[in-house]
Amino acid sequence: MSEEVPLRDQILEISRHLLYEEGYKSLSMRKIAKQADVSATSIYLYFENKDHLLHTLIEESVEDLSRFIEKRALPKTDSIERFKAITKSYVEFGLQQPEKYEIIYKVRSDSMARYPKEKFRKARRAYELLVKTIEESVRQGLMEVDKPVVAAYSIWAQLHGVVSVVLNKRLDSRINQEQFIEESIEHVVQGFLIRTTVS
Amino acid sequence: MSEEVPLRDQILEISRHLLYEEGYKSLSMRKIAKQADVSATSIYLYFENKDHLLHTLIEESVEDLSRFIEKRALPKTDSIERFKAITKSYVEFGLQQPEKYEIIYKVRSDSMARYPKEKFRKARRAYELLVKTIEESVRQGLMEVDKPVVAAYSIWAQLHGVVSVVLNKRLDSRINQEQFIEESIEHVVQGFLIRTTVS
DNA sequence: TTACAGAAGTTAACACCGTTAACCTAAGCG
DNA sequence: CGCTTAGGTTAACGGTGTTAACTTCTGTAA
Repeated sequence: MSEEVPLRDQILEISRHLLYEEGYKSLSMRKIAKQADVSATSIYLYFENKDHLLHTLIEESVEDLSRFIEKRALPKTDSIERFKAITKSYVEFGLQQPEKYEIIYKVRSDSMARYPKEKFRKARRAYELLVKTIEESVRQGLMEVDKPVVAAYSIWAQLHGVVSVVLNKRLDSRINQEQFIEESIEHVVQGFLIRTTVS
Repeated sequence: MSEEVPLRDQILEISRHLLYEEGYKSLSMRKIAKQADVSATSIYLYFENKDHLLHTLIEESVEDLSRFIEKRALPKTDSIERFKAITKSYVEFGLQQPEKYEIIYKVRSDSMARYPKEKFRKARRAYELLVKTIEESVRQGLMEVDKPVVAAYSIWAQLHGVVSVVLNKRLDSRINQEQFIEESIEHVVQGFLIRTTVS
């Protein structure tokens, strides 16, 4: 009859929340434990150490992001349509689930050094989907890109820029937010489609 | 006759180096102090606290980046030429001075929350120069961009992506590095110049 | 010459941190 | 009934940022 949320999941949720609310630096095992009403050492029953806990958090977020994008993009058969769906859903995810989205970029740097490459690659399904979509578009003569792997990286960076501006509320107050988002995505997309120079 | 490098500057240099070499997490006041052959508390004679020390480090890096870009871009009178010079020198700086460049992005997130906005804005001269250059190009009918502030942000993000790939040696081994850099910059630039769609 | 002020450093201590080792306790099972 | 195991606990380690109180040197004014 009880709720029975496993402690492991509680820890993850509390950590994610604390991370979003108070930042990485003030996140401590003891603080997490206190919120879960448990001793600090109990966390070590489920996670090797603090880094591993953070990695799990990242992994979860990346997994969710991938699933989110796949759900919207995979059904599209037209490669350009799929390309657009990927970019659009990436931004949507960031705006709808900032707690999860920010973890992907916030924690990084430091704990990331020891983040096992294998897992990283495995989790980046969305990125790989983007690469494949670009490759397909190139084959169909709809895009001109000589290194899809690199182009995908660049697109990711651009989209992250868009999401960041909005999440950090750095948007000029005169700019309409939704319009900004739509136009930004459109610009990212258009930047990669086949066109000719005027002169 | 002695060298007489002020302790304050020594601390900054040691910190920058440790940060680059061992990452943010393992950077401690005591470790810095030991390398400077001084007690840990001496650092507090020159910096309010650890955050402030990091802010100073960031500020220095951003200042250097700005100067680097200005030196190469300001002489150009043609707005498109200036635009190209900005993008090119941004990437150059990142590759030539990775210790300084990485600090700008590495530390961020956490200490950044309390980073005074004023200083931040003041230091981003390079960013502002880019915005002005875009605005000028738009006035001259050479670019089609409706929010230069946003476009500049996007360009920054793209360039950062390029630098990151190279610095982290994530570049596919079959790709020629210099060619990659040149083409990437070119793509960023072209993405903002006036063109028409083929169909 | 002496008295004093300020600069540049020190030591000792506090509260907090991640992590380990050793211990406890209840549940399930042969 | 006894044993194992899962899921916790407490106590302790060495390390951390930071503070308060102190020393020690250097220049200057009386």
